[in-house]
Amino acid sequence: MSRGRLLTSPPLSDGTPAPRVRFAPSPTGSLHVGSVRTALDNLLFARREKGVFILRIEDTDVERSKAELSEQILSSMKWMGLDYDEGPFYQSRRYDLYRAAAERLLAEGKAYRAFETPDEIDRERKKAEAEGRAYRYSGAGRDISPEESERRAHAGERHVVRLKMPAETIIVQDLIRGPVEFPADALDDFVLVRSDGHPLYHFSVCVDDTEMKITHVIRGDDHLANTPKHVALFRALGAPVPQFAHLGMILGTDRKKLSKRHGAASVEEWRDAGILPEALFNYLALLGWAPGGDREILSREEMEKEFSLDHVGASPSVFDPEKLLWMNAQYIARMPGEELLARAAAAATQELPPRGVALPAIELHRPRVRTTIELARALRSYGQDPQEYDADGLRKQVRPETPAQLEKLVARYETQTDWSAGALETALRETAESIGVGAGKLIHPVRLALTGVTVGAPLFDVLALLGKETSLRRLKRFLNAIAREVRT
RNA sequence: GGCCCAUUCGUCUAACGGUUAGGACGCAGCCCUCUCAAGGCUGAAAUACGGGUUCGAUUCCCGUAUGGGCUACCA
Repeated sequence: MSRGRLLTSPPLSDGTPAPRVRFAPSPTGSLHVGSVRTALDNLLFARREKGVFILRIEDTDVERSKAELSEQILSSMKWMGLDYDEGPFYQSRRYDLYRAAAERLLAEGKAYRAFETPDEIDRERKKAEAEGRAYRYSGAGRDISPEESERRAHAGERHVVRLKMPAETIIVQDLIRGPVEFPADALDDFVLVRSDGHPLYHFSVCVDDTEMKITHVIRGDDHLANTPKHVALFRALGAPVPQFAHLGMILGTDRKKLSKRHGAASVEEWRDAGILPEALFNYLALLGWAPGGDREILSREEMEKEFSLDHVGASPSVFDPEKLLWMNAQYIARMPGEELLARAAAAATQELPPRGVALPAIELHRPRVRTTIELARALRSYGQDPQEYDADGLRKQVRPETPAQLEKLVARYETQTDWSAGALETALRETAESIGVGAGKLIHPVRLALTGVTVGAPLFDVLALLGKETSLRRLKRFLNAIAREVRT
């Protein structure tokens, strides 16, 4: 997957350097669909612009990061086809970089040590809250002389490192939202390095983005308010400020950030629900981005060719499982039979019938299912006689005269040599006519007998596919069952 | 509370000053039909509100409302 580790990209033919973008999830468990959309927009942007897509795992939060959680993210990305060109890079293995950057900032006077304890800070914050004003760090650390600061640090006094925020309005140029202004007094001298030496998110992000020569930061809207901090940090680092693009959030139907409460919110869950990765990719790509021309179903190639941040909207969007299901059905309708069989087999919990049966059965059921789970279930019914019959179906389709009529049909089918759908239909219709009833009076009970339910694929195709022996066996079992029913 | 962002059918979105405000999901009806789907056709359904600017605002500006985000020694 990784195409090597070169950290500079070749220039485009017009001489401008190729864009470098990254997806930077924190390994907090399963991959959220909101994260996938961010990853996918980065990927599409990179492909469209002939750039480089980098994966970086943000695991600096030791309490919350575990190795297996990173593995899960990697496997979900692979399943989704989110192929990265460089990485994965783990922030937990890049501490030297952050340490060096912090020391440089300190030496250059762009950052300073602050010796307040968490308790002190907490008290300040509570006090500010009680007085109804916004808390801001006092800035006391700024007044400690460099010599004094060094001395206390070497003496082992616990401290954090804070950035000296410039006293100026910071304007973030957002590719999606335009210029966004943040007044200086809204920004604090925030913490770069914790007292235990761990770099904090904002710091490691900017150091890494600088070191990886990231040109475009495409991420969720929830980071917009953090961006002025990042701009200030890039400047302090003496690094070029990347371009920013903040995507609208993905929400649940209650317009709150999509989460577990709304049902499936991770790729694993949708995979387990029988959703194809191609369909999920397509659906998510269209959340926020609209290609021209009223198109909905787009191939990966089309998306990679046409994706543009110019056509990405700024507003949040509600995740609609119904439309995802529709889109999945569209992909099921178009996928080659062999391929679809493999997907259904992967989704199935029990063994599917042999491909000689499964392949034609797929063609019968593909327009009738929305997920590979449903498809697998439909296929299974060809290898296993119905264990029970739909109660409503029995009530509606089985009348006192039904057994006798079915006996006649069975007798006719016993002698049937041509077991093709056409011949079976002719035989059934002739039988119905000879009894003097409509064909439906036979068709519906027969479907119930063969499949256990009253809805499904065209009956004569099912009969033909099941074969003479199985069909007759199921019909006779059904006759026995309804005979028992009548007695009790 | 402060700062920031967003606001077109129920939902996803198109229309980047002039359209009968378009498409898709979902919903309803009709057609097709052995059922259920799929498919085809038709229909109901939106510019949050109030002010400006303009010959003309969905579109630009300002308020209000609503929703969301940020405001940690989390990411």
